[in-house]
Amino acid sequence: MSLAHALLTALTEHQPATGFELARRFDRPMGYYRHATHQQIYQELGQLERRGWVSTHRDPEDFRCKYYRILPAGHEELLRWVHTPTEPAPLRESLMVKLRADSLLGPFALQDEIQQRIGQHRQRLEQYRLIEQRFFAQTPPATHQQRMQQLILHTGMAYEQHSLEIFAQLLEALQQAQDPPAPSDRAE
Amino acid sequence: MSLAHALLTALTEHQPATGFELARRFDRPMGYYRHATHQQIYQELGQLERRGWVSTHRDPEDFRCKYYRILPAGHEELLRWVHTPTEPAPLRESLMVKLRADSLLGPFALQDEIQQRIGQHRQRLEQYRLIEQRFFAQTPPATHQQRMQQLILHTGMAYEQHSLEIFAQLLEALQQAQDPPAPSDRAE
DNA sequence: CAACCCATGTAAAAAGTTACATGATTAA
DNA sequence: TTAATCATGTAACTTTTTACATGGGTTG
Repeated sequence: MSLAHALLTALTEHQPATGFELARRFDRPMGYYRHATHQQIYQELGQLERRGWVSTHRDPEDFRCKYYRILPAGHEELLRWVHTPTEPAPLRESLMVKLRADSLLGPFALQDEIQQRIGQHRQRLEQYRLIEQRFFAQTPPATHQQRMQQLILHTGMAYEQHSLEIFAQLLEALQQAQDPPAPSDRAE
Repeated sequence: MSLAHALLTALTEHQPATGFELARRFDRPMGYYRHATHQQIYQELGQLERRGWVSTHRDPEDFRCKYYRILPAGHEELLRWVHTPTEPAPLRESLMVKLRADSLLGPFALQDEIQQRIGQHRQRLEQYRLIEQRFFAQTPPATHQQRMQQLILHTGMAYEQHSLEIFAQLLEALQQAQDPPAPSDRAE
């Protein structure tokens, strides 16, 4: 149940927060590493409360809002989890399965889908670059928190950069395989 | 429902197959890109049968075994799926969440867990290298199938190689951040 | 004959997705 | 006053995980 710990982390980052605020954050910056929908988040916040890891209170000015705060037990649980090694999430790359299908039944035109992936990674990389400019261009990181935030950002950027390279290579190889450049002369 | 298509691909690769055989393959070579347990596979094979995508028959010699074969409808469905772009599976990297927690509450000793990841990627890469030696060392790929298989292998190797680099960089940065080399002289 | 691998499954629970519902506030 | 955004939720369904159950065959 790793969403619980991601939520505790998000709450540690900014407290108190409403389910809606958290959902927004899990749609973007936190969601880059751990996605969740608002439905899931409301459910999970309910569980966190039942376990005594967070407390809630309604805003007396705006009864719609319900604010969540971490309790000491939640803090301890987060620390416990951080120090417990977790298994990496198993890969699930449908494109690889499609490549296997291509090897058996193809050739198919998978280039479009690969191009899509390339576009997505390029976009994400661009977003990271903007974030870095906004937060670290003028002032180099001074505190532990800032250094770590920049490290996380750099790691994300490295991931996108590498993904980009992998798909670009794949695309090139596919293109070459499907336009075999005059296979008559194989001496050169 | 992408497990269905992964199963159809696996069956296309080697037919007929029992649930057990498929489970073994989803534990390793196919499982590198799309993991599944035997329980899931038996369930899903049942659904494939109900949908008319595969047929089954019992081995008259060994009544334990139940063999699955693709039907034309299953073949068509696989082709349809391959040509339909699928969304990439959202990332789910608990280590990144832990880094965020570290930025707020740390520093923690996350090096061990990162080392573990490095070890896992190194091992996977080694397995890929062995596979390549066994299948492509002597005879360079000649058919489309063989070229594609090698391409898949190379893509997998690139992924492991890049992951290795990302985690190695992360480890180094963490080590530097936590052994700050005499921060007294900040002019150089 | 005990331990292990082969082989197939069921059941329950947890996690995740999709669809639906509701009502308040704000901006056009 | 209509549409969009804020905000919280429920319900149904699918997918995944975990636990349990069974029985034949093989090997030490």
